[in-house]
Amino acid sequence: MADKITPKEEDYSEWYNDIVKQAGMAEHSAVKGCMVIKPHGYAIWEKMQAELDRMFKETGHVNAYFPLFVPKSLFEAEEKNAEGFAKECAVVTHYRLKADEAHKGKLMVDPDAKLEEELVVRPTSEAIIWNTYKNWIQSYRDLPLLINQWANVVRWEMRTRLFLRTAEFLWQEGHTAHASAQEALEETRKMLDVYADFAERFLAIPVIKGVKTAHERFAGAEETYCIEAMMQDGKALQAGTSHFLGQNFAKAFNVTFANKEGKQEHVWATSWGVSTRLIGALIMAHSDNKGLVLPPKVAPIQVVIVPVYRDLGQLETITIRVKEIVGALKARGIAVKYDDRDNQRPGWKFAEYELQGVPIRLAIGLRDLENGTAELARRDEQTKENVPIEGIDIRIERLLGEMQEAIYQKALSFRESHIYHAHNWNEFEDMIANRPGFVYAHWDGTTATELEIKEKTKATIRCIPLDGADEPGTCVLTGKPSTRKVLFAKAY
RNA sequence: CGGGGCAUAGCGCAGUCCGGUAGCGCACCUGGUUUGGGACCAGGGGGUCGUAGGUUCGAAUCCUGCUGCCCCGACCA
Repeated sequence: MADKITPKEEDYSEWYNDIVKQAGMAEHSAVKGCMVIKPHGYAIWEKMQAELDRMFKETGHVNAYFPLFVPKSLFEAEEKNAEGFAKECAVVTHYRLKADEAHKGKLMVDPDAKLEEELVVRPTSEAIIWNTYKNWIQSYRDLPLLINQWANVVRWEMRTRLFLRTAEFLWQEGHTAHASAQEALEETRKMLDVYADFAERFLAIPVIKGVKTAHERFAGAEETYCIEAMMQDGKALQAGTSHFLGQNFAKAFNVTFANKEGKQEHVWATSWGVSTRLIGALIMAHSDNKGLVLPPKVAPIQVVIVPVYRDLGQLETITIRVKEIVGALKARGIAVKYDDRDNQRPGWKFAEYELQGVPIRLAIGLRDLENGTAELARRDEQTKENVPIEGIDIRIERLLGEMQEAIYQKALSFRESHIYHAHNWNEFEDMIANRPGFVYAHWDGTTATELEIKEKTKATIRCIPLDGADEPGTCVLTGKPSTRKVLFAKAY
């Protein structure tokens, strides 16, 4: 029982898989590359959704829903975007099955039910959305148009990993239209800030904001912004992207508006998204060898109370007191669960809730009732203390806040201690090969150099950090001049 | 798309080399003792061994085809 989870020092990848499975977050399905998100995993997603949705609405966005299918002719309208996704599109070609005469009880695709035009299962929704927006936008008075959708998308990946990369995944995609490039750029940056704020404040994952290189840019975008997070194995994980699409989609779908002077102009666009991949980020940023560690803000259950008793009479006595505590915690908006199941013993429950990452556990027995105390265990630091029941709701509320901050600080100091600066090629190669983490280095700005570095070291440019200061130097590979360091790492 | 692995009870596995009618741990059900870190004892239920065919008196086991999933690489959020 003690060995449910492979230690991360032994095999990081197995450790990750074990956490996902043992914490009951997701499992592989009968469909290749697709996962079943189980209740505990989905509850975490719902917490993320609720907070993001609130943040989107606070910044003026509204939700809508667009179709799963995109007619091929629409999909290919914006050429760069279409080309970028072409290799991983699922395509619907028929709309009917029929009995297979040759194999009793089996079905076959009805060759007479071939679609006149194939339907692409959306890998992203720009095409169908811009085709719709053109009917919604006539005048500058219709702008900005600020819409988000919560949806599933399909990208036919060769190699998949639960949450990190699956053929189908859940996400949100914001699609906005603006009257000027300036305004669209501001929106792009604003949503990047929303994501960074969400990642740091809510998920307790420190991120680096930056711009993608031309090579890593979203197909069809003029500029792609991103937030990059460091996982506990030192690898980078892109946690969110925000794109300035220029007028590319407006031109492809002929979306124009009359400006104040009555002249027709193409609108300026943005799109931005985060996905269930964030659940993978959450796991890899904070968890330990005992299971999931959840920052209190994302935890579906923040406090679990486990009664310790000898017989049902004692349980009843304890329950009366616990109900008061539950009431007091709920009154403070704390998500609390009282686990009075009689078919599992306390030790079993302790282990189970640690696996699931519940931030605080209270154990209460008769001994505690006599002393007016409870045993309080915090998941992140695995510490236990006896605390007075009197005022425990206040204590817990404060502790949840402290834990949120502590988890963030821990991730931050891990990241800071795994960031290096390479001054020459030997140093760079050595760091990438032998030190898990991020490496800042000068780059000459060309895709050729970027690809050569990737070829040689497997490291890619995660981003050109926004907060980096200009600092003239020479490219770590070619020695050509560079104005600023960029961020290299091996990535998920 | 290449290379490897796996498919036997809800889960994890043994049995396959050497054919004889299926077993272990966990979970589940019943009863009892237990309960402050994954309890114990006794009894019990559950499997057309991925699928189709072949060899054989007899196939989880040998042969052939098929399917699915996982892992490692190339490609990607």
